Amino acid sequence: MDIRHLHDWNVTPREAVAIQKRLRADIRADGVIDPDRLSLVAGVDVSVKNGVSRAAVVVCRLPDFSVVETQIASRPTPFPYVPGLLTFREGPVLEEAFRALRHEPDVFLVDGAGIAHPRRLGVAAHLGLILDRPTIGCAKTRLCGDHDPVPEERGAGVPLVDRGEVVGTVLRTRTRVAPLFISPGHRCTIESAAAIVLAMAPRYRLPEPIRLAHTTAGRDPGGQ
DNA sequence: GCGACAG
DNA sequence: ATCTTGTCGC
Repeated sequence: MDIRHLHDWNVTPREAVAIQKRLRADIRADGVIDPDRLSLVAGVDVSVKNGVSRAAVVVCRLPDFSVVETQIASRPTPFPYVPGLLTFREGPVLEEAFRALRHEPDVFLVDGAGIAHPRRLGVAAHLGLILDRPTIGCAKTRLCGDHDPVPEERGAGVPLVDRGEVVGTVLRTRTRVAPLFISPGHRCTIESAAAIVLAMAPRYRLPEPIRLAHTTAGRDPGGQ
């Protein structure tokens, strides 16, 4: 699918921060999306091994999560891991995989933060601008913000607040299992983001599309 | 200066 | 993220 070239990836950490501050103004968090009306959902993830980053984008058809397309791309890892600048580590290889996409997903679920980021532009939000499609950040641990305890039952969620601003939801997708940190990326509301993730994770902690991308990118089971 | 810190 | 076996609990 068509990808937008918003800036160069070959930048210094300082320039990366400047780019994030400039792009944050373009994020639209007003898209109400009904989980029941989704048709195609993509899972996005990147694995790193021996200096090589491998991106996987898996497109699923609802409501059965059948895989309709898988795109993989590999490149030398271009940037070190710096909290807050994950996009500059995974962006280049992900762009390559996105460009090869034949389907146009209704929403992209990304392994990482959305606007629940120090500058409100986590990898899911940044990718949303590049794709100009709805994206949702699904992080396994907290990057920023605070929250009250989350009830133990599946479906329970509490607001994630950073510097006085609600940036997402700490959501329990499985009873008595560590919650996920959900935040909108682009073109999606905080409420829709949580509802969609819950609907996409009927059995396991992580949403099905992300689990598929996880293994495809090279995890414990499958993947080459 | 000190503590925090997605993947 | 990645390095790694067995083990406790639903």
